[in-house]
Amino acid sequence: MRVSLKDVAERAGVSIKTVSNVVNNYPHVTPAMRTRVQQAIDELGYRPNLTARHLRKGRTGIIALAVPELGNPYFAELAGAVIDAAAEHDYTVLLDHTGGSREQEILVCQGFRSRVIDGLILSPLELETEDLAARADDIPMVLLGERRYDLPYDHIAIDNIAAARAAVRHLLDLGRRRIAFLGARQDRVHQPAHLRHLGWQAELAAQGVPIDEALVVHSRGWGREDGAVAMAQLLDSGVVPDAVFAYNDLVAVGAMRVMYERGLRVPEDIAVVGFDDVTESRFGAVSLTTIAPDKQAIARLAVESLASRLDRDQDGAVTRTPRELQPGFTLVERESTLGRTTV
Amino acid sequence: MRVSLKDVAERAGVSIKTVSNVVNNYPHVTPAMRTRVQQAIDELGYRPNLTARHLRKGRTGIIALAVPELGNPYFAELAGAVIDAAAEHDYTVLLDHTGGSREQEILVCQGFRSRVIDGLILSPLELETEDLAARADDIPMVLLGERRYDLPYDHIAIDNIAAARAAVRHLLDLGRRRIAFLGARQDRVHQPAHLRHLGWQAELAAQGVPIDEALVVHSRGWGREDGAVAMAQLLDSGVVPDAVFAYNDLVAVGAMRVMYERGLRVPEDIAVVGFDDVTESRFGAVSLTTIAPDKQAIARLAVESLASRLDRDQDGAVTRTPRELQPGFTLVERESTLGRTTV
DNA sequence: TTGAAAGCGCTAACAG
DNA sequence: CTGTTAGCGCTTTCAA
Repeated sequence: MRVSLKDVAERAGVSIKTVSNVVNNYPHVTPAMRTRVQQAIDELGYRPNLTARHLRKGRTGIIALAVPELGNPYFAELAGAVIDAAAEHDYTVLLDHTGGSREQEILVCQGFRSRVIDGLILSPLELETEDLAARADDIPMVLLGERRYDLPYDHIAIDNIAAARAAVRHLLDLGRRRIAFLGARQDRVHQPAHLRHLGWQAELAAQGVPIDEALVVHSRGWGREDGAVAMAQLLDSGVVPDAVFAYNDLVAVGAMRVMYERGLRVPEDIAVVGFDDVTESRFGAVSLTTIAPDKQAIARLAVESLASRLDRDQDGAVTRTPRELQPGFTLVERESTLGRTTV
Repeated sequence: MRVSLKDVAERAGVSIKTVSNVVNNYPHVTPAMRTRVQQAIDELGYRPNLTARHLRKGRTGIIALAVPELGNPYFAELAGAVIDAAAEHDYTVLLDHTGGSREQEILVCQGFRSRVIDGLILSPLELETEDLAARADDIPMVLLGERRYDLPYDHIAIDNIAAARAAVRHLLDLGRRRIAFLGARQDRVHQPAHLRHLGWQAELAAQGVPIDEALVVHSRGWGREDGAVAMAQLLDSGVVPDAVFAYNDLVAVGAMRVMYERGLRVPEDIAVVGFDDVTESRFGAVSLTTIAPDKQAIARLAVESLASRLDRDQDGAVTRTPRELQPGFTLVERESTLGRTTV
């Protein structure tokens, strides 16, 4: 059997409480007692049973992070950042991926991990307001990513419309006028794809460039394959853009692959801007210009937001009003938009 | 306060045990009783406290997966597969990344998650046999990846030497003779880098091709940047290979990036083979030929191996002898080695 | 400063 | 088929 507090107590000839005090670095313990207990701990190889501690304290020190897809490097990189940020607050991260399916997302936010995690960081894709409103689970949650819900949860996302506008503006500054948008979605209005689409429209409108919806390609997903399909579809339809703003880097990568296959040069024939700044976008044959959300900041804000809520809830203080946190982003210019053609 | 079994029992006017029976789908409960209890559960919104259940049962249903780096898509993709495989066995995955540092790896295998996880899947990079031998933690562990230790743990890895030989053979079949190996390591003998280096040597020797160690480039890490640095170093040293076998896809991607920059054509001037078959390798300007380890099989074997050990340990059965599990791999031919120059 | 005892929520014997 | 009870290992009053 594993060694428990009681075993240590017997060995050291003290009470269970004293051992507990030593383990928890309770200040008022005589040095002599401390060393004596410590010795027993070492001899027996005692390790505290966190499960028991958690049961007693009502918290586990574990937070969950649910992202759509770990195979998407953006989320993988973000997950890494969250794990690190959580460690700073002495939290451990339990990772879930939802596959971006609404059912899975509902499951997660309904708290099927209930009573094992203290809090949840959810990056939803398909989840609807009503799903969230129906949430029965009462553990604190913060929302990540671009979907916006009118519900009392902290929400962390960069300004997608502004970011999309910056991307499009950059392309316009290059002298491009027929700027395609790859990876739109029509069904769900509040999705990030929609916001980026809006940004695309807004910037074109602001600069007086005619909006041609034939330049917009919708897609089911946002992986490399989807980008390739979207680009092929655009070209096959006879539309020839002089620039592409992709929903994200993966879509851009897929699209560029199709351009290579068809002998289109980047950026000479078509300039490309992505979104996410995943590491791989720096290492293509043509490195990718992209919108770089501050992932560290996103992770840090998410964890801090959750941690503060956990601490407050513990103290029984009033739950504070939900916040909209907006980390920054930058436009990283690389080869895929090199060389201005206008003054 | 949260609602517990007791609350439900009171509400339904039954004993705590009956409620527990219903919750756990214990078969011998009258339907009438079941519905009555179920109603109370629904009304009160009862959710079982897993922590308490775990404390009682001595297991948590959580396994940890520790990989070097989530930013490396190979590990991200693998992690996704492990999460899925674990779900099949009703296990939840707690993810750690060690940054590939020995200290972190020691920490993980020493069980700093102790008493919260039932088992551990560790993919070590720098960990030494002595570190593992000194392991005090007694929770079951399986080792992933190419490092080999003579210790009683299940170990899952593809045959790296055979895989490397297959890669080199493919290049030789193309008529290439000056095949560089990028990403070697000299310090730690049992590392995968070493095994792949050995495979490279073995295949060259087997085919009677002279081994030129000037074609071997060592590197500190195995990311895209390291690949770029290694390739630049090779070319700067005046050595001109007609093929490159990279430690992994990321190194290959970085190397190819340098080739593009220097006007070297792939595969005409230099053919390239990678290792891992990460998704991104399919979408470069030149898609990458690579060794594809069966990630699903790796994940499945890891989880099954752990699960079987957990079940046995629970039954108090004899711990079975450790096994060497060897999932398969395939050589995926793509554009980076297109066009045979020999018959 | 340390000890005794209660109890977190649950499951598993054992009775009934 | 259902109820009673003990106890998983820990923290936390409350005494001493």
